[in-house]
Amino acid sequence: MGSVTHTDNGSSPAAEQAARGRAADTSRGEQTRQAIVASAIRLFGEAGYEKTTMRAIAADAGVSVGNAYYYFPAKEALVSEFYLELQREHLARVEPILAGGTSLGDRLSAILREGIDVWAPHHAFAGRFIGIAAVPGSPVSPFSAESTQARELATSIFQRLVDSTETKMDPQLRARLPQLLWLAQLGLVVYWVHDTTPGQRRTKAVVELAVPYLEYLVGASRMKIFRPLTTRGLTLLETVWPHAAG
Amino acid sequence: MGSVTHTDNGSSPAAEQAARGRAADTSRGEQTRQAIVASAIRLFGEAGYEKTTMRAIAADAGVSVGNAYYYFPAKEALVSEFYLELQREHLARVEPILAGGTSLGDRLSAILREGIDVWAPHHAFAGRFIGIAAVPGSPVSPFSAESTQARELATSIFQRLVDSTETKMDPQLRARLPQLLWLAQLGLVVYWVHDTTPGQRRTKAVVELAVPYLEYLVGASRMKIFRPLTTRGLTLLETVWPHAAG
DNA sequence: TCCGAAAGTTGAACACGTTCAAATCGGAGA
DNA sequence: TCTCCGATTTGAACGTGTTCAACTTTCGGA
Repeated sequence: MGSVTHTDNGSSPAAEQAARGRAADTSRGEQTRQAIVASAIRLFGEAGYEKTTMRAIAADAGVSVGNAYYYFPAKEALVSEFYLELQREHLARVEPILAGGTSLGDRLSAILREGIDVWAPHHAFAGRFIGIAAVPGSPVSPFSAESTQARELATSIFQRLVDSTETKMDPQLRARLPQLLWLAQLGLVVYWVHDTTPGQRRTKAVVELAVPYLEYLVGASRMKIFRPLTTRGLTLLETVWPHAAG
Repeated sequence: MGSVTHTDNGSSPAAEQAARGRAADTSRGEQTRQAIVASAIRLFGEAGYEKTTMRAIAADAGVSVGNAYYYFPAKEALVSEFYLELQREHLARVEPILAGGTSLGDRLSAILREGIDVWAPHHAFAGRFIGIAAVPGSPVSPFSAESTQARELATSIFQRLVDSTETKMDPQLRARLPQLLWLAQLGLVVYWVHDTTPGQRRTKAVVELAVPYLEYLVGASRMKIFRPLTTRGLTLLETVWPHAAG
């Protein structure tokens, strides 16, 4: 769903090594690291963020508390591992959707729906997560420098979506649409997190309504009458989020 | 600026008494309570949220730690006192603006600008505050039941603004505009909190650009060509935030 | 084979938010 | 004045995230 940190926060001593190809690394340290991550993810999922103590994570992974802090600078850092796990899952599900040839709206709906489904089992946890991600300067903040990579990865999904659509639209809007969709998704995540209807039904209803509306607006951007609306909107966006900036 | 909790969180033993007319209450308990609040506000402002410990607050107020917890269920509860202080200040500044007879846009700009000014000295603190307010279920969350009152207070400002404007607009939009403005303000707060430009210049620039744009959109809502845009937008809003619900 | 440095690991210790049983206070009624 | 009883206050104690000095393991090179 969302799109938060991806890069390693360079404070950990194991960070540099870890940065280049962690998957291939089978050294002792990497094994320990992964054991900790696995325990953290499982326990977060089972008991939530607060109730899962660092001592419990360490014990479950079969290491000492101090050892966990050798690999992760803080409990919050383990949260971004949890987030990464889900983002990978979302990415995998999104791939075939992008390949499919349906309309912009249908594919956007599908992408958003998959995001909701991936996160659904962790709705309660996500509530805490958003609290951590919302604070500026936090490495998991979607606006932080640390998550530039993740942000670009997320917008690149929308980029591919937009590039592969034949829907006619204002060319300037087209250039910015991926970022706009990313922003919209961010808003949706916030909404979803606060949605207490069973199964987050209301969020799904919002998607089903909002996406066609968006499609309509995008299509309308070509019309002369809507030109000032589009142009001024894009000018505003340029101030809010200059194109050059990541 | 924002619009978060206002009501007492009923868990404190002193809550019921406090609820009815705290201003007039000069009992010992109320004096203690106010001493704690005053210390908390001052220390939060001076050193930020994390660095201000409950022990420091209690010591500064001349009471024991346990005593602070007799009046406030958690450190976070003191944050909402800080928020309330600033909201009162904002409200006071907004009053003359509402009374003034300038255009919708000018007054909206002024309201938002005053909010930014009131909060400006506490930009760093607000970053933490938003992290607390963003987590669902938190009493300071702008969407929580506890902050219904504060939410209505905030929307009532925009209600008065809208009611007293002669700008022609779609009547259905008019009915919903206060809530839309409240949502927009919420977004602005999030943006402001993450704005690291000196003096949060960029946020101010966004306001100066966004408000006329909004005014333009509101005016356009009367035109026939924009009817579907307006109608569908309002339908979407009705799903996102049903009118009946606070 | 041995050495030394780097990587990895440990658990006690610290500071913090929070809880709670017990002590104290203050005023209404006898 | 004395006696309760609820309101208020206390500080020690608990559980938590985090730090750190010391220890152990690993491994490349002499």
